[in-house]
Amino acid sequence: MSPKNIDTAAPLKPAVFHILLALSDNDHHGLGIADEVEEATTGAIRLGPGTLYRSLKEMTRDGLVREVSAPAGGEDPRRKFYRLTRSGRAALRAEASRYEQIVDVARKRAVLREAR
Amino acid sequence: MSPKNIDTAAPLKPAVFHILLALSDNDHHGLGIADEVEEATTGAIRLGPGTLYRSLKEMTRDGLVREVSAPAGGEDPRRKFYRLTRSGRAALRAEASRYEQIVDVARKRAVLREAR
DNA sequence: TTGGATATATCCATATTGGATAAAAGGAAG
DNA sequence: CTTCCTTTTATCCAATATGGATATATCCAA
Repeated sequence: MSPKNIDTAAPLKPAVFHILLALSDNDHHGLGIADEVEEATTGAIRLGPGTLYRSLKEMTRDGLVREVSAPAGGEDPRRKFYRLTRSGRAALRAEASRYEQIVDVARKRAVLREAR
Repeated sequence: MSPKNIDTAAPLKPAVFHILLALSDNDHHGLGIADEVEEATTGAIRLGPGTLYRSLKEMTRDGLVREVSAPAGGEDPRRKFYRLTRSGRAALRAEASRYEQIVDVARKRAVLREAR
């Protein structure tokens, strides 16, 4: 492995990771993100409002996401939409790679079947 | 997916998951588990002694692992070796599947390259 | 036998999350 | 247009989970 992969080395809090993943294909607003997370994990992961809005505030401060104007269409004006930043996408990719590595270990040890 | 996968539905604490994975190929003692986790995640995950021994106690109580006699060879007699139970392996497989599902989502969204 | 290293274990501080609650505003029904 | 219920954001506090300092005992090597 290359000697310098220190870029986005910091592990992410699980909640932050799931929020980034939820935003990876489309912009979403707060509660929409929570729904997206629940759907992507078939109900395994559910974000409470405390975790959700606290995370979004921190992630905005840290430059992982930014607020964007609502997409066209009669959106509820209370909704605040978020989008990944370049930095957020990089952090997501790095953390997803760590997940991938763990899954690889599980496969090597016959914890999971090889072909899904 | 089959309609009844309610068996080992409870999500695992990250520490518990990593300990189960560390024990999936061989028995290990406490500190050996911590080393194994660090190695399997290339340093990303490190268990402090508090988390380690607390988790092992709880996991034993919950029947996910059991203490076994040390393997042959002049082992340090202070070491306490642990082994997955059937239930522990089932819980590990279930959680690993959830990880796998998350990685699949990341791949579908081009967060990760398709071929590793 | 003496000293440093290893191993288990516990305790407390910190980190992270979940849920109750609040407040404001939208939307539907009458 | 007024009323009521829902949605959405937001904050606060309790519960959960983790990390690190510390303690104790024992092993191993010199």
